[in-house]
Amino acid sequence: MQANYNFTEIEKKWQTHWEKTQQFQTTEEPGRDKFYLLEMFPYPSGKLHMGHVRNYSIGDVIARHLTMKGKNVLHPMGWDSFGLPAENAAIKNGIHPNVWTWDNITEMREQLKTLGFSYDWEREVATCHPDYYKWMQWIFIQFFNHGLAYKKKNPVNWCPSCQTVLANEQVVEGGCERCHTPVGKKDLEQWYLKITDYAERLLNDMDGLDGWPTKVKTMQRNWIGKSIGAEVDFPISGFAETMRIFTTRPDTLFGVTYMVLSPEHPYVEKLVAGTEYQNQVADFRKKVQYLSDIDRTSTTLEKEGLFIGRYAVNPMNGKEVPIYIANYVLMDYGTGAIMAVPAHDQRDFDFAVKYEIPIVPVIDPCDDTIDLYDLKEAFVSEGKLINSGPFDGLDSETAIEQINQYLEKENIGKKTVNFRLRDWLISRQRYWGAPIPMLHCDHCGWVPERLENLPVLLPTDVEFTGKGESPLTTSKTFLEAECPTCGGKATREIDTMDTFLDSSWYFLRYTDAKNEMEIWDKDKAKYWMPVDQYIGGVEHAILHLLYARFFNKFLYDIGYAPSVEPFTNLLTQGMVLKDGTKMSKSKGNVVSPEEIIQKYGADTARLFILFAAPPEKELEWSDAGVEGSFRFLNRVYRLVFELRDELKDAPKEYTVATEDDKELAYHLHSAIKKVTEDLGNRFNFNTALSAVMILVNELYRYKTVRERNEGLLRHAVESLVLVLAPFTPHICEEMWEQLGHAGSLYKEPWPTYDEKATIKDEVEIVVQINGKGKEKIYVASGLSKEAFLEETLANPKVGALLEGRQVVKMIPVPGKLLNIVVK
RNA sequence: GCGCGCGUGGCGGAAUUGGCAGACGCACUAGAUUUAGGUUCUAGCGGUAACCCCGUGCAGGUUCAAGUCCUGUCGUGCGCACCA
Repeated sequence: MQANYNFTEIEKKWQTHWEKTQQFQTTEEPGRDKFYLLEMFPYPSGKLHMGHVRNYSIGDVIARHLTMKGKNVLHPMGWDSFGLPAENAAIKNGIHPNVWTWDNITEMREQLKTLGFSYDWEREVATCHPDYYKWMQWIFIQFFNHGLAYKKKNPVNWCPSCQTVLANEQVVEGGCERCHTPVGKKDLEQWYLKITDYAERLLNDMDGLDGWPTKVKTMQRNWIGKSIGAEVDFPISGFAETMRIFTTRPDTLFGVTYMVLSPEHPYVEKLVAGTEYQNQVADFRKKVQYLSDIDRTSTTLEKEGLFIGRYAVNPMNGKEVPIYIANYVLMDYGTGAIMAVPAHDQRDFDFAVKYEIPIVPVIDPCDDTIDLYDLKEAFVSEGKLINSGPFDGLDSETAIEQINQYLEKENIGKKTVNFRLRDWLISRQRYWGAPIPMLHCDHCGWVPERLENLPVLLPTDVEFTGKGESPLTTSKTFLEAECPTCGGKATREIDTMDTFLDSSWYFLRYTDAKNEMEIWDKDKAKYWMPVDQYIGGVEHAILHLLYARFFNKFLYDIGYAPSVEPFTNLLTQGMVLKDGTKMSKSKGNVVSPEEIIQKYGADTARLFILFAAPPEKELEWSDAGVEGSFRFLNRVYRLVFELRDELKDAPKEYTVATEDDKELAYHLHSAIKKVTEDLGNRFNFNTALSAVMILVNELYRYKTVRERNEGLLRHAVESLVLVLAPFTPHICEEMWEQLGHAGSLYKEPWPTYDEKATIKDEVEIVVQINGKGKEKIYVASGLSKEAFLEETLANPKVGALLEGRQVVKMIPVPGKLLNIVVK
């Protein structure tokens, strides 16, 4: 051991040791408590950033702590390695995506290793490896065989910059999730996964996810967007088909004064064909089509519409009402058509005022301040029904029930549940993804590739232009194939899968990552699943976490996933900021992990990140704070260096004798207790570390006292090294060795504490007068309420306080305070 | 507009159950060590000259006691948003 803390040497030494001894490789041990700890695997961009370091440092503390506590910990790592950046690099630099990606993986793996994370590298997966995407394709075929994958022509979100379609979830504020380019619409035939079949379960099963942040659950609930209402059919005068609408307010049916079709609604063309309205309607539709999604859905956009010369019949009262098309009705929600009740819906109200359509109130608010026949705005709450024939006088809730029954009895509608969630569009017109393992045959239609032919390999003879169709069309070898069903000529699907599919099941593959015969051994999956703790950025609250839950449920249904939900506990870590904003190249405020590791070592980097803020909060990077963490590690190192020779031979048994001993024992056991609780019950690493720092300060005090108790001191220093080990593993291994132990400290059990030692004989008590602290006194701890009151009153300081005052009440809180209420 | 968070010293943050507000760290100040700087060590560090007193965004309320609970309000961050 050198006198100076040589972190470079120490970290290299122990990383090599862990690798050589296969310290963190795990296998199933039935009967032993398992813990599956998972951090979101990274996209291999080539460079690790601070967000990664934070994510994985948090995970590593938990993994190492639980390992020391005797759990069988699964802690894997891998690569979400399909995706657009690789392809863009290929277009720009002429490097094949495969080469680019694997180079990056190699580089990032090395970086992760310099941070000393306790991964079982034997389980590493890369989604771009054929051994992985073979099973991705297998899952797709399972979806197809169960009727949950289908191809459909539909207007889809198109990112002109990425030259590909996007799922609804990947459109953020009308722009592409990745490049923020405004997204347009294109009519394309694409593959979809029927996630909507799982909407109800995805929603309901969240009730059991107590270990998830409310925020994430709320976001998913809103995204799924369940609304209960009714579908009602309105006959159209002079037209064979009826107009089906969805409403959440069947109680307002009698207040309908007009109807609206979405401009894209398939009926529109037929309804105006050959009429004087035909041209106007065509113009209007064109105008709406050119609007981007951002404008179309903006609340500030003026409502515009057009009467199309047709009338619908209200099935409740037989009244005819005009049919409009309008920009505020969207084709892809509900039925793409609405009934308009201007008196009780603000949007309809605005529209009715603009186009001078009658406003008929049917819900009485029972409020004198509202004049129902001269409304200034729509009354949108519930109330009592009026102008509603046989339903007059009912409150909204009862009316909804009775009207729904009436609708069903008369066969004009029924109670319906509607979801905001759309089916998941998974086709991508790009190269660097898993090929969709489907073939089209003129005789058999769309058929899946035979399982024994998987994987459908990505062809390598492909040109990258970044334009037009999927690059797979440029392959001479890929397109033509044999139909798996009839043996005739068939053509392969040229689109690849959205990379979010790859990351929707990797956590299951880790349980048996190298299996070539099946997707995973069910017994192995059963041993490890579900993931006990999942850690990652909140930006995945909807996309990844919803998709992964969907995949897991499907795989559960077909007997492959052992649990209904994949992730029991979820921790969403906060962002790493510098100067108050997210680190980014364009702002020039990026702090590179490599630099910090080189200057201070991985242990310092980890310590700073864990100490500066609680994990779920944002973390402001501070160079001075890093210095402080480095200083602390030096301080601990010096302490051990100075004491090691005498402590090596110190007795293992000891008795706490002097007041100084008691003080050290108190701090020792308090620190162990605090760290144990903060790591076990809640992940507050910052407060755990502050407890460790207090212990170090105490040890510096204790080593200067006249009568040192070597046995106690040894126990204290060794415990210090052990409780600090999950946070800063390398320096702790080194110190452990220097204290005379052979091998890794991760074979040591987690230190235990003596509750009695954490309680002082005498405790400080605050004496309050009317709730204000006046005196501090010491009394024995552990007293009953009565004895406590007696003791405190016997104290002369309290006596002095009572002098000349009229006591109304005494409130004793044993061990804490005495509040005396006086007049 | 709707939903969910968050507002505590110069800064990051602590106070887990309603019970001493400001743990721990950073920055700062003074002193010791050092030829000097750095390192290290010691002490101080919410406001106020000061004891009293005042202090957890603001205004109320409940309570013997409120950073913590309730009502309102302002600010801020995130999510969703013409969802019928």
